[in-house]
Amino acid sequence: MTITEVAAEPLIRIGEVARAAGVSVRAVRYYEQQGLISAERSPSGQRLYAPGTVDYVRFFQQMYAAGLTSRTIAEMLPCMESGHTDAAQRAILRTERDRIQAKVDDLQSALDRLDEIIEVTNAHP
Amino acid sequence: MTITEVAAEPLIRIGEVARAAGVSVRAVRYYEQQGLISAERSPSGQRLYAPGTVDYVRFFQQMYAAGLTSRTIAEMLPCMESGHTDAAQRAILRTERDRIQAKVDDLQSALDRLDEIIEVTNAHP
DNA sequence: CTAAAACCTGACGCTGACGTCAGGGTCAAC
DNA sequence: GTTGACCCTGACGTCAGCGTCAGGTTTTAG
Repeated sequence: MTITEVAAEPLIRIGEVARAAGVSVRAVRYYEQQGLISAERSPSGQRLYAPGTVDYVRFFQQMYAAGLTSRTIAEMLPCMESGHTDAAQRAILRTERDRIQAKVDDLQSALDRLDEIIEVTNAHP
Repeated sequence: MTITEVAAEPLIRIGEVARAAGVSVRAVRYYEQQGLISAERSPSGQRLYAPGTVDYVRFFQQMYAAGLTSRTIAEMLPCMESGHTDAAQRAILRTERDRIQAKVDDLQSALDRLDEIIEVTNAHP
């Protein structure tokens, strides 16, 4: 371990990113097209990613599953990458947080509704 | 109130169903096309719905919001309409219930993740 | 009686996150 | 030197829940 702890982890190719994050290669290219990630290029044109990209991709999947769009995720990214954040950026974070919270509530009431129905159908077999 | 309590509530047209349920007329037609609701027809061909249809449409909206497809909702319908239910039908209900529960959990963890990020960004303005 | 509002049947359009096919380079292994 | 795994760039396909336009009939209000 040198004083300047720049171990310079080796860049990885798109296939490894996809496997490690559990998505398709096509998806990773799509994320780049949407401006969510960026890659260096090898002399022959192949994409080379920092290993940390895998965590980003996992995060994207989580946000997609929560109903966010690529555009919205892109707007939140500056809050994660840089140390300082804009007030507008923090507002976006809170807005999305509230949206997800509302969705959780909706799902919970849908769940309760289904449970009611299940109870009734169990009573009248 | 007669002995046979068949008040025979008047049938309503598609526009009233849509307004009462808070959806578009197009949506109601779509639900019929998907086999979720059925309508009588006036001599001139206009759709006539029982007032209870409104509640069904609201229910559909809730299920759509929970991520169910028309096909899945259609499979659950016999559990609501008839007194007796099939074991397979009850299985569908439980399957969908579990799916929604899983989705709630996913959203909750996404929410926690966003809250983490919000905390960090608030610490480093 | 007439004009607006509401209804009808097609049928094409839209959005978003990819899947998938076409056609073609690159690179280590054997 | 060739085979096979991996990579590249377009570009069209998919699915679901509607939106929307076209062109025509019906009902309702005044």
